[in-house]
This record gives sequence, structure tokens and C-alpha cells, in this order.
Amino acid sequence: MRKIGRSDLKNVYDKLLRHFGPQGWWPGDTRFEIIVGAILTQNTAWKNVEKAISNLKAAGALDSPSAMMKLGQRRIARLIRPAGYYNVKAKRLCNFLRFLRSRHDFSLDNLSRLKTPLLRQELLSVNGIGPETCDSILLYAFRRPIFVVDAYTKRIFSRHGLFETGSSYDHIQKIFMDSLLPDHILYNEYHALIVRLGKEHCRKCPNCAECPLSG
DNA sequence: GACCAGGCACATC
DNA sequence: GATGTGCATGGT
Repeated sequence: MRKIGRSDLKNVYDKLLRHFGPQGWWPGDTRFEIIVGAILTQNTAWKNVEKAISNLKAAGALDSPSAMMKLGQRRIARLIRPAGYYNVKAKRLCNFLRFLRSRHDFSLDNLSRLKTPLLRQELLSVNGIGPETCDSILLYAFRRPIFVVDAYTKRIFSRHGLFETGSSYDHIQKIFMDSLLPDHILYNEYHALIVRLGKEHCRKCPNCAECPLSG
């Protein structure tokens, strides 16, 4: 298996892009929908999230943050049932909505005026938004050049020797962000490509002859 | 029926 | 700081 170093990361990206093509992430019509999707997809297959999003849309919950809040936690929980962990996720969505109401007058535009470090800090202060959800929101909803580290990133790149198994989120993120230009389009596509690679090849790693990273 | 999926908070040591 | 556990549905 080929060892991957920091200087290889751009080449790995180019290789994945050639192999899979652009992924067109994040799947979502509005900024609010992307944020909701980021919370719903926590430890959950996206297929299940799609059903929950579709239920929310039909109920008008994605029309605006205040529209969703009016439904209340119990109804939100019922609507997002297909996404799993529906009680905790309904609570987390409500935590975000309360945060948005109290600190930013329900306005994502207000929120988007914050500089990236402060925006990240504020999002992380919401109970239920951890580093990956936060960075997905920063990257995909607010188009900030923040690299998202997920389970696939950890699994694939630790196997290829880029970092130790069990390395912290921040450590792994720093490796990518120190090695790549701060380009939100690059980070967007890279993360999406890693997920695609993980879904299609990860279980065969590290002995997968067809792995696009081995060639 | 077991195992997994685009995490996170909390308890405990 | 590290480790274990609860949360839950739907696809393979």
C-alpha cells in the first residue's frame, strides 16, 4: 500500500477528481437546508436523511428557521424519524434554532457576517454541533475554506500513514489545511471525494487493487 | 440477524 | 486526557 505524505495531498485530490469526477456537494437547495442536513447526517447514511428532509419540506419546516421552530421539538422529531436518533437530533435542531434566534435574530445573513474563527466558535458553542458538523456548515453553507474531517478521512489516510490512528480532529485538520491552499471549492470537492472513495472502496482497504490511491 | 452509516454529549476513571 | 455508552432508523 502506498504511503501518503503531506506533499502528496494535492496529487491525491487530482487523482480522485479524475477518477470520480466532481461530486456536486452539498446536496441541498438553501443554506438553511444544508445546516439541517449537516445535523441530521450525524452517524447516519445520507439516504435516510433525504427522507427526513423531504418530510420537513412537506411540513414547511425548511421555509425558514422560525417556521421550523414554530413546529416545536416533538413534531420535528416525528418528521425526522427516518434519519435515526430522532429525539437527540430534534433537540439539536432546536438548540441551533434557539441560538440563531437569541444571538442573531433568526437571520443566517447576520450569522454569515461573522469572520470564520468567531463563526466557528459560535457554532461549536451550540450543544449538538461538534467539530465535523460545525465545519461542514462552515464549508458547505457559508463557503469558508475549512477542511472537514470525517470518519472516512480518519480511516483511509491513517491506513496510508498520513497520521497515527487515534489522532485528534484538530491535528488531522491541520495537516490538510497546512498542505493545501485555502480554497473552499477545493475543500468542498476533496471532502466529497473522500466520502465517495470511502463508500466504494474503504471496506476493501488496505488490500484493494482497484483503490484509486494505489495506482 | 448482525453490521454499518457523512457524530456528539455525557459519565466515569 | 482517554475510554465507554446511549441515541435509532433503514440498507446490505
